[in-house]
Amino acid sequence: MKNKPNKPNKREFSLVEDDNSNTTDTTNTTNTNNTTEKLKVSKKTTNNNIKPKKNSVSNAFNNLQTFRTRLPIWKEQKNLIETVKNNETIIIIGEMGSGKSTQTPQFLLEAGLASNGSIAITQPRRVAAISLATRVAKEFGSKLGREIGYSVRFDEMTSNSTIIKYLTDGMLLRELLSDPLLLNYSIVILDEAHERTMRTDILFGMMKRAQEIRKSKMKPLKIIIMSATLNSEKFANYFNTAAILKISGRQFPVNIIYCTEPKSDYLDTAFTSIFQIHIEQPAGDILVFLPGQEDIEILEKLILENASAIPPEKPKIITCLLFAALPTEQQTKVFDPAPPGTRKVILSTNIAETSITIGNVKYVIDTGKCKMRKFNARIGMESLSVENISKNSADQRMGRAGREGPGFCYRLYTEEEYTKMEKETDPEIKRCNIASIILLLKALGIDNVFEFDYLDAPSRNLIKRAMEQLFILNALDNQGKISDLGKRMAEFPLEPTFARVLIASQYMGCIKEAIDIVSLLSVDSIFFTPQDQRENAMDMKRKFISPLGDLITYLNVLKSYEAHKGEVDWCGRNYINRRNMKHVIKVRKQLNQLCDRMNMSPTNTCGDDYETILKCLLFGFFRQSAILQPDNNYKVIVSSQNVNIHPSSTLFNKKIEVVMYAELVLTSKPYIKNVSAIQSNWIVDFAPKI
DNA sequence: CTCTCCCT
Repeated sequence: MKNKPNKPNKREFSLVEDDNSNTTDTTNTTNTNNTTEKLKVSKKTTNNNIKPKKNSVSNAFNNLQTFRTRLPIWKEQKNLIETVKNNETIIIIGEMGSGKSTQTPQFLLEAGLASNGSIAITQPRRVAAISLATRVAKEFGSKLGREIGYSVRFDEMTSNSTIIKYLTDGMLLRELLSDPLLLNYSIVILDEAHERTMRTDILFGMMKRAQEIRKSKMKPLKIIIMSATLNSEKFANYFNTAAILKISGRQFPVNIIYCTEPKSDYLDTAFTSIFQIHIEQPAGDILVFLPGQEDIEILEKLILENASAIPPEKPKIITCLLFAALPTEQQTKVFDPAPPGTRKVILSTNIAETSITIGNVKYVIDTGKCKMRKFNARIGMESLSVENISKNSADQRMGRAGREGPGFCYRLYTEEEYTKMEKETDPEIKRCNIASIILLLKALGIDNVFEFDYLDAPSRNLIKRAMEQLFILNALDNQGKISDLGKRMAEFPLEPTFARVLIASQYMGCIKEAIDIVSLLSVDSIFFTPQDQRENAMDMKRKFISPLGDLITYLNVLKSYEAHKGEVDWCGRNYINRRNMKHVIKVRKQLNQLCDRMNMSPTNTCGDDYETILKCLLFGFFRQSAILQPDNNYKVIVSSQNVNIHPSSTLFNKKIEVVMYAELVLTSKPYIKNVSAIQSNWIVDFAPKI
């Protein structure tokens, strides 16, 4: 649904309030951070009441224009326009602060290059799309949603007059379903291409294809690939003829300090580095990159236990934790400036590498580690393990110290170890389960998914495994062609298994419950339990628990959440992650609308007939069932793989005979999550497919 | 006895 451009602030009413207070909303994207500083200055002048308001508004506008002319990309304006006029595909390499994401579409628009369709510019993250559009609308001097708009899931600000549209890569992918050649656009810009999300990787191929087809139809499509760092040769070769443009950035120098010898314990090394910097180096906050929540919590404990060792004349240390599962209120604490006489130490996951930008960071400590999801196509199991980061990632982390002034980056590895790192992180498409991507390609008419023109092709095994999964779900026929069912599945913004469950729910008569559960499974967790409050959290959780397991428990939570209108206090008391519950509600609303359009009544319900609901879920998860062994472990029925019920599950240690699970990930052990109690004879109906 | 991150 499109918001009317003349009322850009009016949002659709929903049960929960708008999450504009989200951490990420207060942050800035890579390319707009410097500009926001300037914005604040000009805002101060507009608050001056002596001047008439109109003048101060235009002053602010003039300041914006002056600022634009000082961006590094401004000098390249003519060159850029000429290059785009003379080439079909252009690669722009612009460092942080170059202004490429905000200025490029404006330059092209002003040069009249968008006369045959608008300009789309994609971002890997929602907040980036929204904040860039907001910024550019201001620079353009028009209301957001009119000439300059954005489109992200659950939120669209566009109108018939929109000529520059910022969107998430996922949104542009969905647009392909109804407009495979993207005829709405004359120029498509794929920004942050170096991140190589599964979605941009598919867009590369689809764009290249659209460009070729449109050339013959005399409706040319310009493609612009933008990125901070990029293997530009590889991209240029892929797009046959591509012009390459390099633009300098606005980054302060960062001094890199390597370890002189390899360290075995990065937590211990991080700990000593923090204290060393704190004692010896001048003011400035410290940002530490760690692989995950557990390490973050251990390190915080270590710091607090040793805080008394700091000489009394030195500032005190305050710690801030930062990871995605942390409730919003705690995440936003990283933006509070450290009180006088203190130094802030931020202990963060990868989230601070790209998604959240924190001011006043002068020192970065890089453990060189991150957690990465990988998919083993041979055994069909995902894993999440601590890995060494790539050079690209290390440099990105380093850059976080040089945003506001010269900084320091302490790498907790040797220079030799750095040179041995992979140049860039493997693209997602080579290491994740690509079933949903393959289904999308099939739905887009790409029948031979092995021969699709990938920038980096996934292994044959990975594609085969995805097709097998889709075949088993009846999304593909035995020729590998997409079925009518598969086409319907592709319409849903869901993993194929979840889409299969939704479609089955019409037949089972529990559409409402299926939508609820699929929505609830669309977030990492609806609970949040701080380390030190586990017992209390368990007590509060007990009243929701169903003996049938996690999914029915989640349904109970959802009912209770709605009965309490999603109140902050109620969520806090019950250890419910409110941000994630709000997301659940939004997903549910979207699925309700989608089902309505597909003649599946979202009010169709089976009430409390949980057996029907769980049987319906088996349509997606029938291969994901496991049976209790004499040693109290479980064995996956179809693969004989040994698995364990994750300790966060309500069925942990409950010794249920047969269970169905929504997720299997190898971490410290192979863990199954989101587990339900089922009867073995329910699975028999699916036997031919097993 | 436990959960990198993002997207439709």
